Amino acid sequence: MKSEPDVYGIDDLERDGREPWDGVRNYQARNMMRDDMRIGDPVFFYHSNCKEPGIVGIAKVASEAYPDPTQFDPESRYYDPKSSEDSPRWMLVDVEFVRKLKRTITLAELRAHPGLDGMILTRKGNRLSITPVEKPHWDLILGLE
DNA sequence: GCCAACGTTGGC
DNA sequence: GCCAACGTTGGC
Repeated sequence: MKSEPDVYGIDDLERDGREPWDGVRNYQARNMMRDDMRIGDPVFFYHSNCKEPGIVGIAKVASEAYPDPTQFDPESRYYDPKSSEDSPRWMLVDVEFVRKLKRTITLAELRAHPGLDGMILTRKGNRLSITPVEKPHWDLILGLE
């Protein structure tokens, strides 16, 4: 799961312990939270749009999917006037801090590793903020720490 | 700051 | 349903 460190980084999650993953406004990413995530699933926390993009920590899914409250709040930058409480358009899950990695495993490093070919995250032009990680890739990446 | 790679919107 | 125009993401 990607987040911009200037907006909400791994240090913020460590401080808060747990956080609703709000603001996702992409259908594919929403569908993954709604349909594919289960409580307890492990998550890589990825810093995007920063000096050194890469994986910085581990979190876990801490709730079932439920409607993102920011879509109903006109004051929120994530407000969606086309959504309604009756049929909410955007869902989220809560995410819980597990630990920081000892070091950042950079995107450049992930890209350069031959064993990680096929990862959606490292595909050129990938903009999805939530992507699945295959178990072998997960283990390989943790081995790089 | 640039720009590639999308996703969304809306006219037709 | 097509597609041009536009907006956004995010690496570099």
